[in-house]
Amino acid sequence: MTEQLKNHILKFVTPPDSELQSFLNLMEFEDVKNKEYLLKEGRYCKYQYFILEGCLRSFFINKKGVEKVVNFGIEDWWFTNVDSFTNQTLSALNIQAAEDSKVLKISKSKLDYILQNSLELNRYFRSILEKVRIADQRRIQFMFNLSGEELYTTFNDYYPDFVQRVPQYMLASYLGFTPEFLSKIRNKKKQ
Amino acid sequence: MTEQLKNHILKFVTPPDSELQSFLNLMEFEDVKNKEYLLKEGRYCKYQYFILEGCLRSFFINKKGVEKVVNFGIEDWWFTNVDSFTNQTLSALNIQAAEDSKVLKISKSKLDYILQNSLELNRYFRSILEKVRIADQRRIQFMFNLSGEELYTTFNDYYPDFVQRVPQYMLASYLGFTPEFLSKIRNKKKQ
DNA sequence: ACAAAAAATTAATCTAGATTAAGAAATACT
DNA sequence: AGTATTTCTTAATCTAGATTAATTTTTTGT
Repeated sequence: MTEQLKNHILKFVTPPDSELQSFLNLMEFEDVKNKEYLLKEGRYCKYQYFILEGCLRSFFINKKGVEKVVNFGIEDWWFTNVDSFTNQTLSALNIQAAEDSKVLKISKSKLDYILQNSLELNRYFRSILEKVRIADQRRIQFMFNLSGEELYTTFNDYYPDFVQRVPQYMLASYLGFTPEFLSKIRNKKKQ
Repeated sequence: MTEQLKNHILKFVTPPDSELQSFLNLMEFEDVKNKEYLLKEGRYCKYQYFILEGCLRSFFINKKGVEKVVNFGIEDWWFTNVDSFTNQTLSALNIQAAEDSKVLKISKSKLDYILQNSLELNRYFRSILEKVRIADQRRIQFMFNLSGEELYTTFNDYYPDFVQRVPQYMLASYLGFTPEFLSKIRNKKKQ
């Protein structure tokens, strides 16, 4: 079960086997059905998740009562609410399965313990954060630079198969507009 | 000169003195006047900068020829174009001083060398990236959730003194709207 | 296989913020 | 001190995308 995570780690770093094993031993498996919650707004985010299969999303409900999708995560991605997990503060976000999913999870105290001692796993998690930062920065640039239609087209080009996996209203929300507008865009494309 | 960076590091971690010193010795000082460039679009981002004093910004020019500010950095922040620096790719962004500034810089090869060996400095840079990630996520949430007016008000509340430091048109760009619109908002507030 | 719920579409109307263009204020330079 | 350059403001017009509301299509559960 942890083989997949092990392979992922080995793509980035090569920790001594003992370190790697003691880390993997701390991971717990969880099976989540579509629409089940891993975290609810107002609670503490107790875990960081590694997605083995399926898809997770984080979202919040805005003042008008509308769901706003902040992130998606798929196979081989780490997923959490960094703010709540790292600072041990109440979460403003929900984390929910967007498909039937299988994840590995680790608590903050266990992860901290590992990161106090393992050079290589620190390098691993630093690399992950670097990648995530790059993705976030790119997203911010896109949001500022592209029209709704361009955003959708670009996202489609980058992640053509992912677009099929989640309901359109979630994708619209993630891209920052309404499902009605997404519908309009898609219809225009057909003609 | 590196005293300030040393203090910053010690707020997060406590590396052995030798490690800390050999890191600090690799940092180079640079003095930049307002509007001077540290990185131009189309070049490689060769350094990661620690800001001792002053203010840096990163921006790009969009298709319409308009400057879009992606980030600001002030005292005691690390600043770079992560994408270009980490992946050694051509930069889509410019980095420019928004005030007369003093920075310390380190090249990728030197930083990599340090991070291959120092557990504590890995922990330090991981923590920095965690903070940055939290800030980015919060920004994405704000951008999706708040109107232009709310964005400005919120930013004003979070960073009241910073707002004074940069020209309004840069702030408007950073917040994602035009200087004309910012002017409108500010004028409305007065009444 | 059918009913109920969830998701997607369509079209009409509305609005936050962009665009354009001109003038006023503030800063910087010699 | 005076000119040139940068920055900020104001106001009129315009548009991408929101809102509302009704309808159709798809998915889910029994």
